[in-house]
Amino acid sequence: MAQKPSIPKGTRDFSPAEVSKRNFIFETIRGQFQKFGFQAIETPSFENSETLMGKYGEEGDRLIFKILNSGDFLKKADSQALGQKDSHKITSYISEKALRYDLTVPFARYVVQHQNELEFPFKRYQIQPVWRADRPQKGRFREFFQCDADVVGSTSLWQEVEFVQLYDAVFTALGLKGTTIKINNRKVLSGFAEVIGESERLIDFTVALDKLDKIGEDGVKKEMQEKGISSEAIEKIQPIFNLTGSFSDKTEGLKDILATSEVGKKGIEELEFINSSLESLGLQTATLDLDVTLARGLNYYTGAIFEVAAPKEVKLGSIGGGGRYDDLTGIFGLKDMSGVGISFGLDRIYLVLEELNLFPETVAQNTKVLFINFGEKEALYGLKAIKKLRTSGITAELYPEDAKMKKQMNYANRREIPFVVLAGAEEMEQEKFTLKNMKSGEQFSVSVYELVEKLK
RNA sequence: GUGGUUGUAGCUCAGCUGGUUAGAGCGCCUGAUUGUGGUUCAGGAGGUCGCCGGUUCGAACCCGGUCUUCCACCCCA
Repeated sequence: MAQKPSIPKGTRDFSPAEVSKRNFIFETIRGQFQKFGFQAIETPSFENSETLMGKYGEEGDRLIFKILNSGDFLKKADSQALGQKDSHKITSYISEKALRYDLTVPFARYVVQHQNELEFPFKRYQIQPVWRADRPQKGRFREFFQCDADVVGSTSLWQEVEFVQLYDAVFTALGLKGTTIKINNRKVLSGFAEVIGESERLIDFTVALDKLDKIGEDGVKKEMQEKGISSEAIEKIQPIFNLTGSFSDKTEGLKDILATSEVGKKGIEELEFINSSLESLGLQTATLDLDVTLARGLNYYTGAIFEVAAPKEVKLGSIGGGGRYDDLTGIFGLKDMSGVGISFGLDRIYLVLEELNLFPETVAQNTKVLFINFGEKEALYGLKAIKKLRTSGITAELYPEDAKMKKQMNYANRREIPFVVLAGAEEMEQEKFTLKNMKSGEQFSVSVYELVEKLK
């Protein structure tokens, strides 16, 4: 071995066992998506840069992987920009495609592009990898899968109610109990900013507020101050730090705080509708919680904002997020098309299930029986039985070489194949097979028919 | 993108203030055992010490760069 090969930072190879577990999550999510009436679409892994750039805020642009143009791309680059080593400027000359950063923006593009073929409200789901040029950490990769479900073409709040139920259904089906579905509303956040007279600094305000659980109340206030929010304003929003109790306790508190804000009141109304509906419908294993500090993905969300936290004992960021965006398709030229959707972070859900030991043992599909190879004639004899087993839906295989028994048995052992068939001259003569249970060590002499029956 | 951290055999890790041929456990291969694995015993293979450069008589160890890992920030699934 000269130089060990490697894979890029933040990417991973998946072993057979890992793939089995990942597929278990995929299939569970897919199953629930379909039950809720979503239909799958797929979009290209890369888009035209202009489709993605500017949709995720400044920070987002930095994290988008750009694809270098083909051919002699430097020839066309602006020589002045090149001379100045202005990376930002040069990028537009040498790269016109980029890897997708999430599934929502490509979906919006898809809706606009195919608007005449779609039936609205259009419910789609999409399970594909996305890429971010982020610095990796635990549960943070540069290539990871998102599982999205979105509805466009309906402003009905029943959609939000459905999505909370969908979250609950998926995590319940995965056996992951005790998740918290945090909900907030952009209108409430706008209301806060309005009430304190800092509407122009809405984003700075909410970004700071979002860090409450991380840096504490004083930290939040300090950051707000640094961003230029006045002390009077900070004083005014003090009550939001004191919101506690049940969902309705919090909405009652919000009513006082946002009494003078029309947007704010609208936001509270929406939250109350969603909560009371869900109280009647009930959730299986998840808990719905109002978290007014939740502000993620603010860039295009206009109504509800969702985020799912794993059970408390697992230290990991969110395992899902989503919200309503009233005008995402507007940037691609289609007005008045409200959308709402949620996303599941497959890779993080994997880490959580692994940490809590929640993967069912049955996820790994393995060969059920290995035929020991004793030579050419015996192999053929074995393969005839294997053919029958496979027709009956049993995974069976023949060891390809007539290697030493020890080696073949060892192979079965290591691959955790539960049964082995020994069929040599003796068995062939009697038209039998020796079936051995690798765990108990028991052996039986059986006919082909009995072999199929026993292994079913 | 900013600051820090990590890298020694397939895996988990030792390796003293720089000093001869770099070690352990597990795993792997061979044999004891030529149609019976997981146990045991005996033997064996396997490392340009992440990479590049520097300091030194001498570098796994010190210095610089680079890549990678993990962590904090930023941001986020």
